[in-house]
Amino acid sequence: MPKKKPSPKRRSGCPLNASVEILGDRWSLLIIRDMMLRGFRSYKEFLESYERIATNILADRLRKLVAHGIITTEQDLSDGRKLIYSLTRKGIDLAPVFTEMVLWAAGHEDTGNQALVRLIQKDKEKFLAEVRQRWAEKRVRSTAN
Amino acid sequence: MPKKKPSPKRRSGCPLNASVEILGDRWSLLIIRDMMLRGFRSYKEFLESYERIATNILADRLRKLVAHGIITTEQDLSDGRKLIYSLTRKGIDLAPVFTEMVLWAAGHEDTGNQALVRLIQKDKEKFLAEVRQRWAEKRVRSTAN
DNA sequence: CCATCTTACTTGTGAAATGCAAGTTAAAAT
DNA sequence: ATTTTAACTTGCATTTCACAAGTAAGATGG
Repeated sequence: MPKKKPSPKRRSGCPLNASVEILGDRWSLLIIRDMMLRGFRSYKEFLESYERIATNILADRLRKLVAHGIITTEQDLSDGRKLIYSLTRKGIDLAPVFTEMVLWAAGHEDTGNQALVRLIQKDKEKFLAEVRQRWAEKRVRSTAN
Repeated sequence: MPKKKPSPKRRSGCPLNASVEILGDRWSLLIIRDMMLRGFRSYKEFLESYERIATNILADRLRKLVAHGIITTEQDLSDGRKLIYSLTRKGIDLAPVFTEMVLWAAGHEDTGNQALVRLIQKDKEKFLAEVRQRWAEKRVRSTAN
């Protein structure tokens, strides 16, 4: 069973409010997207991602995501400078949230990445299964690359 | 067909980024929740909602939600002071995003409102159909209450 | 019909979060 | 031994936020 924190002082007990307090900012979900969909695992990769997050903000968000149990860090065994960031189960479980946010924006805003959108539209469940599968593989070879 | 704006200057064309730029803050989704699930339609109701949004922030968020085509306003015919806020199709289409955010938080955080959570868990599609149905009814009697 | 109340805001101000540039430290590469 | 690289931190100006108070137009009660 998944561990549930004894929630700190939240504005309310509503589960939507909990999600918003944890993920409701302009960067957290993009970092998770980079991990889940693009396979990014290092600070440098996140920094160089297309939306150009500031380095202090990135450090802060990674710290918070770790604190919330959404990602974890481990040392890279072959390079003492590197840290490898991984999604936890809790992080991977955000995949359905992403999927719906992507579909919503694709349906109502003028966006790019139609390849991803069509992939999701074609078979949502299959897409989710693939994301989970891909990540399960990664966890095994955690120090690879 | 849904109208798509020729997107202003976004940080990137990624649909997830679009969603995050529009909805990624601590209040917007809660306002939409209050409309979608609690049937709130006036400034005063939003102000008095449990999480206690500040009045200037509420005014700002309502303005932005209107600008993004997620909600609309109309005058209350029976009370000249009142404005009635309504969800547009674009706003109602956020229901699946909500649903997944609620399920995620309910599964990984210590949250309340288990009645809502169980309702969603029992049959997600039925829940979504009901939300859409309920709103369709409301649009008809827009000045009621 | 006039004072009071209500609704939907705006304004002011201090505190916190954000963005940008530059600096730091330990480890790796040359 | 010197230069690079990775993962940050620090400082500072700007923006956003929260809280309190104020306002204007419409409704309500006597």
